Amino acid sequence: MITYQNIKLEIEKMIDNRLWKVGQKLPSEYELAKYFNVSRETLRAAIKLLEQEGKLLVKHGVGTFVIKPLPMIPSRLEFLQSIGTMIKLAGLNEEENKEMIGEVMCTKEWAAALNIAEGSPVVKLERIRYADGEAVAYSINIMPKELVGDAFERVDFSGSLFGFLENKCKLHIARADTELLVPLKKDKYVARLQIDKEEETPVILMKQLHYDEQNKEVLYSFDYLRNDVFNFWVRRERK
Amino acid sequence: MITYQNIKLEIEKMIDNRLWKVGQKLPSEYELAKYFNVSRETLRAAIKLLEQEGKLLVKHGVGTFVIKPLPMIPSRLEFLQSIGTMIKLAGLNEEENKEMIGEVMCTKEWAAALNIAEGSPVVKLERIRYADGEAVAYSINIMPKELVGDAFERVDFSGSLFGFLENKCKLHIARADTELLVPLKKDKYVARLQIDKEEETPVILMKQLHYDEQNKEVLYSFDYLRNDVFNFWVRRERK
DNA sequence: CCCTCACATTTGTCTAGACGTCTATACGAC
DNA sequence: GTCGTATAGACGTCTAGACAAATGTGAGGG
Repeated sequence: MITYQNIKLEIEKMIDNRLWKVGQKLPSEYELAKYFNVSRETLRAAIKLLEQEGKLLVKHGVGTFVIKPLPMIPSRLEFLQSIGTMIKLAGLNEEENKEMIGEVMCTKEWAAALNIAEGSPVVKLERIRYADGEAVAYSINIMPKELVGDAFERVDFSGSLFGFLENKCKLHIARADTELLVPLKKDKYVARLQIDKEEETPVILMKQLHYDEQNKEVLYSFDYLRNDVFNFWVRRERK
Repeated sequence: MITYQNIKLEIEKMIDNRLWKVGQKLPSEYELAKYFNVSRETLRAAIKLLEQEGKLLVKHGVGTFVIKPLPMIPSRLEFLQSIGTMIKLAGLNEEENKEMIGEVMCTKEWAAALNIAEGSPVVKLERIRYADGEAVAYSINIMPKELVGDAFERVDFSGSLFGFLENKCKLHIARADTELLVPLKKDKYVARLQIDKEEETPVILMKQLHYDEQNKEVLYSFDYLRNDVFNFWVRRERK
């Protein structure tokens, strides 16, 4: 069946096969539609996808052009993935050690982020993460007790937190607002990642507020990450 | 004139006016199209925009729902803006001081990023940025001589680099790939931003490779930023 | 040589209708 | 009561055609 998504793939293939050189103009939408034997609107849907992916540049009244492909970027910030996944994707052996797990009272900062009352019960999880045996990250996760219930008491947690929340608590994390900052040097968690006492290991702090599909606050997390191991990139567009 | 963009604004207004509560289902596309007196496809174009902005959640075979609005975020990383703009947007008085400007030979790192030959001529610009009189950023900009020509010799540069490149060199910066990292403590530029000798000021380093509309590398930049002044956020989506 | 204006080309938007696919639900069989 | 199924409602996709808006070009005038 011919769909606009198939056509998108076809055009993508044509670009990859250098059917049109970088910077060159594609045939007009009318001609391409005729070629693929679809309506112009359908073809435009395909082109729109490629435009959003940054592979084509559409100029009103002029034509559509092939853009020079941007290089692949490892660990793009736009895409939310867990620390564990990042370590595994880098081809490293991932291990972790639970430092603490249990119910505590919600602090003022957590309450403001999670949009719950200060002092209300939350489940706190702290873990050290290892890549090929070396400590590379310290994670702190805060979840409202109201949302996770007694899942962490009933079931022994291990492995992926995202997976656990999805399977055991029916909480699907869809996105997160993430702040990247340099932790203060006196921060006690930074010390946990300092291996070499001579050369100071750079540590970056990710504060993330995770939402479900409906933008309900589900999880607040602090990740201290060795910046010599984790590299964060983001593609920024001028608006 | 009724366009899908107008309809998007209308629906946005309705959501803001709490015509539908958060989580509530909107009328079906058919009914909304009838209400606005447009075709269903046109209405769908409007809804698609709102879906991409994260204000609506469309569920196939079920309906379209209002999502809880996410909070406004200052200085979102997804949107490329100059340091000067950021300072001004924060309502601060922006000043700067050129530390150096001139032609130098391209280093290996710059050459790899800008995709030019090592040793070829580049224009290097270094500036200290002030906000309300206090040093908050140190910027280093590298541009291929081939692209900017003698614009920096002919015209006295001051103010916005993006504007200068656009007006004097016909180079429109459309996007950038940005790496955020913690600079090494011994980095000499970090010292330029250390005001208080007692409490250490956190400094974050942004390495940015800027592209024009056609993804040609135009500008490579290093920005050392006081992290107690600049806060960087990014919205991440699970894929 | 430069400017202006008309025109052809190309993309942007919209329509009315058709059919496909997905989901929740109600109903019937067991 | 429970399970499977039919069905209505809702979103997903596609079409053929029309007109609007933007851009580049070439002819003509100054």
